[in-house]
Amino acid sequence: MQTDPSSETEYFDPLEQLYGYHLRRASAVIMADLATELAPCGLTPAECSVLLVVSANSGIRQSDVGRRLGIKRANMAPLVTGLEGRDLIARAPTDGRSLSLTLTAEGETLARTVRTLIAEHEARFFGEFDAPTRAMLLKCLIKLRATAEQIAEENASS
Amino acid sequence: MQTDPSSETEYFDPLEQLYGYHLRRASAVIMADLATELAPCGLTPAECSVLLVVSANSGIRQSDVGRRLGIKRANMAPLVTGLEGRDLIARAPTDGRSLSLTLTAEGETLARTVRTLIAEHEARFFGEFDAPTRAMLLKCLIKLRATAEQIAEENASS
DNA sequence: TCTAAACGCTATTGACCATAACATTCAAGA
DNA sequence: TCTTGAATGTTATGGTCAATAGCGTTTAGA
Repeated sequence: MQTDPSSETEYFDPLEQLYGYHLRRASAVIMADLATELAPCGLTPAECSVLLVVSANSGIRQSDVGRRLGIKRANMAPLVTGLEGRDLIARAPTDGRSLSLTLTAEGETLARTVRTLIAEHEARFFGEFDAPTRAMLLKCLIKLRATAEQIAEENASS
Repeated sequence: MQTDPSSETEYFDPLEQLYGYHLRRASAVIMADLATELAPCGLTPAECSVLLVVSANSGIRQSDVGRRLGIKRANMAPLVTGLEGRDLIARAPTDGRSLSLTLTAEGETLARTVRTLIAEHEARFFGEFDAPTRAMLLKCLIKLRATAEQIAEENASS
């Protein structure tokens, strides 16, 4: 993030035609906005995503949350520990090796706050597009992720 | 990045309807692919972007590169130092306070390699979309960044 | 039963962004 | 001319997030 104070000289931007670059920049700046919106709640975007998934699926296993969000086990552990330390989430062993996650009352309250906060955030950025545009955008993003994950899988197997 | 081995139970995903979340995931996974593509060159995506901008605008000032790429001065310094240390870039004072950046011969060679590499990367992900879809996608991403930067500016002034 | 997989955890690393503070240099107005 | 403010580069530091390696435990299947 950085204001763009009319640079003196005109330069050619070789990245202007790269879709991936624009995707990266757009994502970065929108995530930055979300992060500042979430800061008063004491949540990072990653923590927030865990909170919402657990709120919608009480009792879900920690490993399943990680799979859903694309967060590896090794990174889920300290993340959930942090939420537990703030009494937002409760861990209960189900399996002997799996942990079942549930929100505390405080966590559920925060989840409600966060949901309206995110709804506003989304409206602010994507509300200006009409429905067909939004639909096409969503379709593109989902397809991009699918092909990327497919490629990553191929690379992993090789 | 993480393979998605058919999670046992069906869970509801509250993030499925969030455009910002899909944007984030798509960006992350595509950037990860780019990073692995760039790794053999010994470049990170950020370093690569600097290399390309300097290649296309020989003699551009370091601060202008940062503005163009949305990289702050404080983060440009070690980045360019690293490229200079690998003899890819050369710094020359122009102003007494400004630095003029130029690619070395080696840097220019690497830039050529990187350009074809990125062209393949882009084709792999965005080549499947037809032209109108690509155009709309690009337009959306640019608009998203514009509104986000406008909002960030408002927040900064308050 | 034995072996492989899954799960959770720790430690560590790397990439990237952000802020604060500092010194230098330039520019512009009093 | 002098002074003030802005611009530039730099260092130090911390935060977020992803990734890998490795460990011990537990479960399930051959």
